[in-house]
Amino acid sequence: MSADDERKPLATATMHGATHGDALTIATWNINSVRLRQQQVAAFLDGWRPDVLCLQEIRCATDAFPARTFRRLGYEHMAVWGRKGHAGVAILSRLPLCNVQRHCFCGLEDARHIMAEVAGVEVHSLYVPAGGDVPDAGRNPKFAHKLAFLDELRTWLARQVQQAASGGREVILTGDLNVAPLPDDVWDHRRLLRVITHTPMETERLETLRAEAGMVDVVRVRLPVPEKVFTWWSYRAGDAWEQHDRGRRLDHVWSTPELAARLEDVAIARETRSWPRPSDHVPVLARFRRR
DNA sequence: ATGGTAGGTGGCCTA
Repeated sequence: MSADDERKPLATATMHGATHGDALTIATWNINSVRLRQQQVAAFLDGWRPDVLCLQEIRCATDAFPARTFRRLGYEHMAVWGRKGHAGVAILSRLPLCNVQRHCFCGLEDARHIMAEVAGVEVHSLYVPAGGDVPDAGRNPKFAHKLAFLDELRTWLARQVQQAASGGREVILTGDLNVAPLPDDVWDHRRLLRVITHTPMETERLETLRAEAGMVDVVRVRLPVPEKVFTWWSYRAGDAWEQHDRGRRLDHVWSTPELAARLEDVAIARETRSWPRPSDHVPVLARFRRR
């Protein structure tokens, strides 16, 4: 699927508003500084017109979030949790948001999670710690923290989905999960088995916690294995990132099964990686039929 | 076995 092919079905349906009332389009993007790239966010919103955009790594304090830029484009509803310099998450929406909440994983107020209700659906924007370079929890505290974060996510998410169900709500979890769980989520499975993001310690944890929560990896419903699907390409490859296509699928959209049954389309907005001074991640979109 | 690039910060950290 080329970027153009991917773009049309989603963009036309949400751009022209004809099916807008019948569909809910959710996007997620690790923007790697929202202030530096606010015009890229604006261009993306203008082109794809998702109803909701979940951001990660906004890298600014909540007060410094460039809300006006997005409000002008019709994204009037925002939930933001930022901090100076690192991490930070947000949800932008054309539809009203309510019941905004945050969760502090591992007892840290490090702005890695925010959630809100949109059109009766509970939407989460999550940023899992990257985990450093050495895949040994005994020697690398950042990797130990990542594993502890995933372990807490396992029990927390299962409970969260249960509570949503008892309240009659569907759940969409999006974000930079910093794990590429399947062999076809990386450019070379064997070479990446000892590279953080694709070690069995991480991939088994992520698949287990998703299954235990009863959630569906909706990107893989529409782009099933063995197709390679990537959402991130390292800056360190320089200009060769596209030539070799050495990417990983670190950014995800999951939903509860009833919502997954109403999935209409999925897209990876890969063209943004070719824009000047891009984020190293690209947006992932999913469109659902509304009841 | 290693270093490559990027962003925010404040005299290096995280990714």
